[in-house]
Amino acid sequence: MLNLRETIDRQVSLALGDLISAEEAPLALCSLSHPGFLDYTLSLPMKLARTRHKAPLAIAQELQLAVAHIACAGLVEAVAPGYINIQLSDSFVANQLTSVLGVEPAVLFQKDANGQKIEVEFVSANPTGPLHVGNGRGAALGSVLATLLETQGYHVDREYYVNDYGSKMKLFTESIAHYLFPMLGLEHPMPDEGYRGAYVPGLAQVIYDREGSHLRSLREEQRLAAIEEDGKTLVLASIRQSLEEMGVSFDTWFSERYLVENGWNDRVLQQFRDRGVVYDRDGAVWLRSTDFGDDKDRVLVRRDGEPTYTLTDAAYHFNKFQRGYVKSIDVFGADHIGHVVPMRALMKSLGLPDDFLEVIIYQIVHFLRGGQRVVLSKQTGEIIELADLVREVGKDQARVFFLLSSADSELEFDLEVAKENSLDNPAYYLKYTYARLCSVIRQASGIGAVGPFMASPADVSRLKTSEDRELLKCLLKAQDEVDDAARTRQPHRILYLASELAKSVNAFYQKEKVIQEDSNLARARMLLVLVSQCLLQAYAHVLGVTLPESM
RNA sequence: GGGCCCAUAGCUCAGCUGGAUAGAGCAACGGAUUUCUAAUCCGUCGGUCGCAGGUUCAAAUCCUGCUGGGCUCGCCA
Repeated sequence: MLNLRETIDRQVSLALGDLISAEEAPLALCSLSHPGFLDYTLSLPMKLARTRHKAPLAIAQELQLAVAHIACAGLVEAVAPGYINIQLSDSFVANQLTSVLGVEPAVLFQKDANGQKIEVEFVSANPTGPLHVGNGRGAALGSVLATLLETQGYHVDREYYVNDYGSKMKLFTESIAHYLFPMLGLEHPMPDEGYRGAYVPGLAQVIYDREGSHLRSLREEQRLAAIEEDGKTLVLASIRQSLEEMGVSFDTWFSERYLVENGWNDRVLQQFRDRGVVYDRDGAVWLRSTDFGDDKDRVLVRRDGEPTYTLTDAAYHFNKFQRGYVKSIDVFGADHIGHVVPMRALMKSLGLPDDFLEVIIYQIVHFLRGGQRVVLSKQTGEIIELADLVREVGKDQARVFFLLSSADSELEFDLEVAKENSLDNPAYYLKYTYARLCSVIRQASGIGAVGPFMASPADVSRLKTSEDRELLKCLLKAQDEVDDAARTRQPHRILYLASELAKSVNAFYQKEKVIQEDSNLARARMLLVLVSQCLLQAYAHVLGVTLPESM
């Protein structure tokens, strides 16, 4: 399906043959030409001008003769200052469009499976409380990226790393105990750094109601262990539910405790020792990570004998590698930026391939209400939980708004706009556009202008107006753009593509009549409508949003 | 102070593998409706692409320095 650039590049490279050298060949790549034309262009002549000591235009004219014969091309011409413009042939365009019809949205952009497994780890918030709105951006980016990578033929697993071991977990347990113990006639002090959120007494109550009498009979240590287990289970259930309400699900919930209890830390520590990259100091075990690009050495085992997060993180990624993934793509919030350099050093010191770990850091989200930034604090009572946000604005709106800017940029999330049923709302605009397309198709079906009518080939040369051509261009470039978005790991681009297509569809719809007397023109435009519908659905599949057939 | 991210229209942001005239949404103003969804569309206004160098036939895009903003620098996770 729609693999324009690949097809054109292949044909061009064959056509050029001996005219260019092996070193020059990689420069012969086409790109979409500038707005206003439905052409692809080669800037190759300008790149060759220096080494060939010739004017770019002269080279263009020379090569143009060879390129002119490629199958997908109609008119090919050399233009100043040195481009070769390739106008696609009508039959090629028609074939490309037709190839999309009837293909399931979930596989429309799908390339052949390459058998490689990629793991995308995202959200991974500590199981010590409900998800915060900030986690929503990671959820959206991670889940869309995962689907996007599937289009490239990877087998993708979505994974949530559950940090259910270590001091944070202990603090969490003791915070619950502080509220729960009095119900048992006991006491437990709130730790200094304890969790003070309103949900903590709530958890204590639920756990007490469920097994208060059992807890009473236990010894202190077992009692705390039971509370930890219950607290973790309850919180994870709420996290899972919040994510599901946002349309995000995981293949694996990977427990940190599992790593510790099943010897993965010991295994990795032994590897470090074997490689001679650790040393003892002040009663702790250190990794000489500065040898691998880190700015300071890291403690692996604390003086008290407990493993650090660093050691377990090394074990975790080693475990991922052992599970056969060619890549671990980790999506983190900007507050984890400091982990990236140490993590890279960890990968190196374990001898894992340099490209095994990819990290996507997303910048912070500012929420807007009434044109004012919402100050997220537990005191003001403003929404802070992801679940509340999703319930307020809706699943699709939340997903779309979290994708409104590149992960590298900060994001403004306007709650009022997200809730609006207006076309200022990008989520709503997509839905409206899709419903409109469906309506046209319904109308056309009603008068027999879809099924058998579309069996005759469409004459795309009849698509001449700027609206026809603008829409056509949006359709033809879709796969190439999706491939770029996947390669550069930029899920937000899919939203921009979908929005751009929607805009073209509406401009086209407004200006050009689809259903009309001239059956050849009707057929050509109907093809645009049908393909637009397929592509919008395919984008929606990647974005994880639903589109209604009528509104 | 070190590391990473950002700086593009009044506001919020896109901008691919350097490539032809830098785009969208919102805001402002002006238009279009015997219509397949007007819940729409079109037009106008608006830009020294933070600053200064460099590389290149060609730089918003690559490199260096600077300025401003964000995140971050624990034997926490």
